Amino acid sequence: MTDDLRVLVERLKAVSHPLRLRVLALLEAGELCVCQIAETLEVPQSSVSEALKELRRAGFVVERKEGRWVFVSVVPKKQATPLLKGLLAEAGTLLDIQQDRVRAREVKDLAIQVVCSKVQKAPSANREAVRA
Amino acid sequence: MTDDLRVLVERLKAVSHPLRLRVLALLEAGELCVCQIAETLEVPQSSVSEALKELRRAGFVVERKEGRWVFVSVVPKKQATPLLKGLLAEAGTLLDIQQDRVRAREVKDLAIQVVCSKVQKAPSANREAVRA
DNA sequence: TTTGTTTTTCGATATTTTCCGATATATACT
DNA sequence: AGTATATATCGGAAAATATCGAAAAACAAA
Repeated sequence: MTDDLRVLVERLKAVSHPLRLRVLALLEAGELCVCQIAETLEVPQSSVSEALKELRRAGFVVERKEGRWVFVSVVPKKQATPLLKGLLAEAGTLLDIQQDRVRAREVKDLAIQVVCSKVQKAPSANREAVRA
Repeated sequence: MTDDLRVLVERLKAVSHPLRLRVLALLEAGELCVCQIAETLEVPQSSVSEALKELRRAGFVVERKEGRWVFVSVVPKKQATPLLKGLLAEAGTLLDIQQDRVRAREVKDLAIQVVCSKVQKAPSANREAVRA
């Protein structure tokens, strides 16, 4: 197997995962920092960090550092491959994804420091949302 | 997680695999029967069968029975989702895939019975090709 | 029904992936 | 320097997936 094929398979694996797919689709609506993603999707911060590592490796997202925060976004449209475009088109139709985006807007309306510090303390699954 | 998201993830998993991706891309060039695929890609016939099961489950390919043979092809273009289109566009640029297609043409030029019976006896990996 | 041929399923093992708490690293502020 | 905060990495057990020979099933022809 040549590298080309291996790379494409790795890229597909990167999005063959509920959390990673949700993160990628979420970012289509605009950049977010790690803790905003964790809060939006209600998953541990370490899981988001690992999901982002894969998405970065696969070339689907890029990051931008601002102070202690890392803001992540989908690669610019110019650089988007046919696969990424098709994938985002398809993911965007899903109810889950649309709901995630609604929730992201709510999280964005909160002060980022509040969101992040809450996420850091939160005991993972089934934890209460910031707004609650 | 709702069904929609789960289904899309399953579809992505189906193609996140070298053999399954090669099979799908190979079929874009036209339908083939199971043993022709096995011979073209030089893998055990049972592996091809299992790969096709996944691709069928994911809705990427359909089958047509003709006598004892099962011919498989990519779903009609009309039914192709954005994801499938993008994926095939991207896969088609890979050298491996193009080479597979060349080899498929050679296999198609042989009598199908010869190909199938050879495949059946062949002891899997590193076996000699029919043409040899 | 018996035989031969193609495809699917099974079995068993090996490998990979997932998951998340705990810990480490990095950066900012005093 | 020390403290606080955000993110990354680690550990390692559980779950999922891959692999392919062998056996079963589906089907045609005799």
